[in-house]
Amino acid sequence: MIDQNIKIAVDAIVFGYEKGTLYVLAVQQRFGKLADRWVLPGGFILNDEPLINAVERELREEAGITVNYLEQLATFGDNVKRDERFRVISVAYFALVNPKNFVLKADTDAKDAKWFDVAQLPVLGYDHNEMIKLAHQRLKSKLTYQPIGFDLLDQEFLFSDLENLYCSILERDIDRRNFRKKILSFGIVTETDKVVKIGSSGRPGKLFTFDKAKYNQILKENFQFDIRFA
Amino acid sequence: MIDQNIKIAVDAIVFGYEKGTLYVLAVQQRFGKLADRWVLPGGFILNDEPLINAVERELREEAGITVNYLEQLATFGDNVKRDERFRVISVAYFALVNPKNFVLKADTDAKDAKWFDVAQLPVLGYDHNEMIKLAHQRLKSKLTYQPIGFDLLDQEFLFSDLENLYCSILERDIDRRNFRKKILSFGIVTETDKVVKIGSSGRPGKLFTFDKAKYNQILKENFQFDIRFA
DNA sequence: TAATTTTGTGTTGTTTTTACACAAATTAAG
DNA sequence: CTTAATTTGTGTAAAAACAACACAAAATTA
Repeated sequence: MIDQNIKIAVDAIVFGYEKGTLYVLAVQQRFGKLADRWVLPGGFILNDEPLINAVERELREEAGITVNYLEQLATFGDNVKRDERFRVISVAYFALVNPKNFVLKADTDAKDAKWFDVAQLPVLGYDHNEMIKLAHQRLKSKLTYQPIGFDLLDQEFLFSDLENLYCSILERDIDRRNFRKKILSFGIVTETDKVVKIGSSGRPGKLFTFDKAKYNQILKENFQFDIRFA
Repeated sequence: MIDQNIKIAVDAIVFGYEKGTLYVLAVQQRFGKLADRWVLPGGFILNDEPLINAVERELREEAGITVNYLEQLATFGDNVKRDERFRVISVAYFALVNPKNFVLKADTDAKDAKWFDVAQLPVLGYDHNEMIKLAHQRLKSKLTYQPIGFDLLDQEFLFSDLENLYCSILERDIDRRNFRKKILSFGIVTETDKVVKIGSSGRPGKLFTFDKAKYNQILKENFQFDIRFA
């Protein structure tokens, strides 16, 4: 039998978006050498637990949330000292959630759970800043070729919400007219008949929804989502 | 201390290309229950060995090759029975090599090493066919937005070689004139003054090389490689 | 009532993409 | 040696996509 003494963990980089700011979820460690340090939600997997289940479990336990979108990001196992106690290889997952849908609730290993502005992150434990950096890149590039932005928004949203999400995450200006034209041309965003005025002044706008069924359908017909702007 | 009893392995999906055919490297297992079965090169990692080193070591040991391009693909750990002996989580790597550069040489755990036509793969051990499928998709999509095709070709190649590589891997026709125009417009492929006639008849062609330094340089200037054709 | 804010909409010039055909250099066959 | 076959090499025109740009409508606030 192989003499291997390595532990396996999962970690999740969960992004949330609200009013022009991109957040990432972190939890405050309750136990161990890094007690009180902020780290990504995650932990060791159980012997008979699929990786993906482990991530979902940790997110439920440590922060009380269920994400909208979840995919494997990368496995961190080149730095054999990334955990100073013993060797741990971590499979990092990338997730999206609408923060409004949950009240964070820390439990088990986590003393607290909090949203951090991605632009003003503290130093987290382990190599978790590195993980977030990679996830952030993934988010930016994926936003342009897969309609995952909707997983960060309310089910019904104003066109300006979508627009602002793209602007702030991609960190560039987008022409409102061209953006709207492009998105609508895909036929995966439908206009509801609801009209709302958000907070302050200005003309009320119509609410829109993302038609996921339609998206899945046209995917089969070789549709390619693609938002790229100068 | 955590009671975790899971082993970690790496596996490599190594693609090779020759004369219009895409190959994947497999090795014949020497030991164990799956003795004689063809599987992907790979194996358990050592306690203090970075993942990437493990892959390179296994490729050296089991097949005698060093690849041109290597990147992490995905980690397979949702199916807890993917290895029937005990739970093994495998980190799969995606690699490219020019088969002409090496004579395959099986050793250690491998009884034999061979190139298999990707279009006519036998059933391999474990979940390795699934891994290949995923890697194949990655190859196809990556070919369109990163100049990795060159890692499958000789250092000096005919334009038609590059063209045929794209045609055969992407499984579609490409207009020769438009393809050449597009590639040359990037300025990362340079014409040598060598002229060769390959094998049979026809007008001799000039040899070209991929200018990696130039590519890396213009990458910094926000260059985006992109080959997409109807 | 006027000023401010936000939504909603079309056109035009520029660039990129697509579609397409014939001459030049060589080998093979008659 | 002449003709046929094969492969390389090249340009243009029509169509589609993209980029740039401004003003009216509906509401709130002053």
